Amino acid sequence: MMEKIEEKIIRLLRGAGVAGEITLTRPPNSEMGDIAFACFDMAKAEKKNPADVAKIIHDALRKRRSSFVQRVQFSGPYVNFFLSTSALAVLVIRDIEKKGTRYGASKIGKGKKIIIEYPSNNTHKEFHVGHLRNICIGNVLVELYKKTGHKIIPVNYLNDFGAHVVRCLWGLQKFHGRENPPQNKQKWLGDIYAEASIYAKEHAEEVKPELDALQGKLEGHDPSVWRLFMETRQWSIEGVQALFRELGVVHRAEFYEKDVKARGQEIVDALLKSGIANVGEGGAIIVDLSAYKLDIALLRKSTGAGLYLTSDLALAEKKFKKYSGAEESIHITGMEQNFYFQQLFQVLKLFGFHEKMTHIGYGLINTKTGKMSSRSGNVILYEDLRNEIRHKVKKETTDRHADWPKERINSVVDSLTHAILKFTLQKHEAEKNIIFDIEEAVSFDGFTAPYLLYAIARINSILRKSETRHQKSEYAGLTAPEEKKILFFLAAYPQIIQKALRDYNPSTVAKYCFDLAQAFNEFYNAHRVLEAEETVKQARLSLIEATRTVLTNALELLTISTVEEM
RNA sequence: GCCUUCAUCGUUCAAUGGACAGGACAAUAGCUUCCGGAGCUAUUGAUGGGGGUUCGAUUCCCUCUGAAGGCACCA
Repeated sequence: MMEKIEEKIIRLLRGAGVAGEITLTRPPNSEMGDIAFACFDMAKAEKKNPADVAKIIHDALRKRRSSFVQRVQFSGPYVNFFLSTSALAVLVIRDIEKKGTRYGASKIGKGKKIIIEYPSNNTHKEFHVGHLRNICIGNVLVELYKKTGHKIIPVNYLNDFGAHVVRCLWGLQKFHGRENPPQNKQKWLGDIYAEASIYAKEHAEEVKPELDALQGKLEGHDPSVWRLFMETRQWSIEGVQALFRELGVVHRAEFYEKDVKARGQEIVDALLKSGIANVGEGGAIIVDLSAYKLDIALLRKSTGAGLYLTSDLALAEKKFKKYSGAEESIHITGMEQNFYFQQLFQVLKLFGFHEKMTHIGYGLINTKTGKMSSRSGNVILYEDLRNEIRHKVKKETTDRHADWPKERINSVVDSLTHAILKFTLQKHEAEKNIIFDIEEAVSFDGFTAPYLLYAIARINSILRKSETRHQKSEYAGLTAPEEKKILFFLAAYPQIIQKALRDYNPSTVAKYCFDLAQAFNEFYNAHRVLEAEETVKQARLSLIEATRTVLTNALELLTISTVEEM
């Protein structure tokens, strides 16, 4: 909860003779109190029973008066404080009114430079909901780092030069050489990649030599494929750039595999020379990492061609050179690459590279029919999903607002569609697998984006109708438990930001948004704002305006924009 | 075979080692002369099995079972 609140309670506890570090918690429910102090540590230090310590502290506190604390109780090993709602409101609402959109921001990251790399998509492949999940996580981390005063550098690494490209080009030449590309070229390439992958898997013996030969030509910049490569590469990049704009992804720089691969091969040579790497089965270059329980890492194919690892070595070097002084580099990928990144980081260490590298692996997105893999072709493409959700949202919005002009409907529908897409993925922890249920995502009930935006629309509606600009800083009218509950959620916001950042966990913010919106809806249902007695009305207007400010702020962290009406 | 991650109401997700394990969906029963019912209230309902550490374990350790992912020329 908010520092100022803690300070006041801690001062009281110090006065009652509590020494050492004081950690405050919240009781499980509001009937037990608003803030709790657990006496376990103190009891241990003084070798007393925690319940006895609680009683002693409680008795000492009875002699002290505070307008902030209405009542103190002890319950077993806990000392519980009941706060005055209006005094709490003075602290919380004034702070929010003063700071506005900066409420919750901090400077804990001042002077710290962080590189974050996402979504590291591949050219020549489909853009599916896994990429959307990647972006959802990355976008939120970027906002969290900004909010805490870090210098955050979002970059993308496009894998435009690996075996997947070879497979796509091979499939294109073999099966689609005479076709005219359709409108959505990026999607077309993705389809061809999926098709070629399946074919290559089923006819491995026949196809493999052809693929190897093509990869050799590609890496050698052979004119027979180079033009086609550069052209198709551009289609992919432009297609994905459009999706990035749509999803609010802004990169400081792009790195391409084709630009780092050669340097990667040099590093492999250096590793070989220094004896860290050696020649393995069939002439491939490997590093034995079994001493670190990481098996064997493959640095170069026996054909001489590079692998991801080859390029990633050079990429790490390049990034830290370009952004000197960066203290961490974060990578976001599917968790099937967890092991790979452990290997990569270990090889880098052996190479003498000691920068802090963090890998965030997120779980798979399954549908009810099974895994979505870009190999099998059984994928939900981002654009298909977005269109399906948009269609349903549009129907609902049109039904509700038959009188709205077309542009207004489309604008609200776009906001809602993207809010639904993002929030559905953000409400889960990164490492959890998600079963993506389209029906559930599109539903407007429960722990969903429309629920949050609807709460804001309700607040907007009340504030619009309140006509007179309400006076601020009068909160004596706030006494109800529903109001106190909102105040505590508002007070918790700055710590939510820090918790989410510490755990690299966007779902903390998503959950918070829902809790706050739910607290508001409970209040809304139990109390009137506009018809309340004047001082109460003024106080409640301030309360809901502060709620809107914080909820909007929190949604901005999720890169979800709100709508005035819906 | 080895490694990693995970296992909580019917379903889906929460709980810095602390109070009675909390939401959402579904189900059932209610709430609209009311600031927007995409809402609110109530009821039913769960920590996979077995050990251990601890005053205290959903959380930490061991083990079994089950699931997902990975383990040399894929990314």
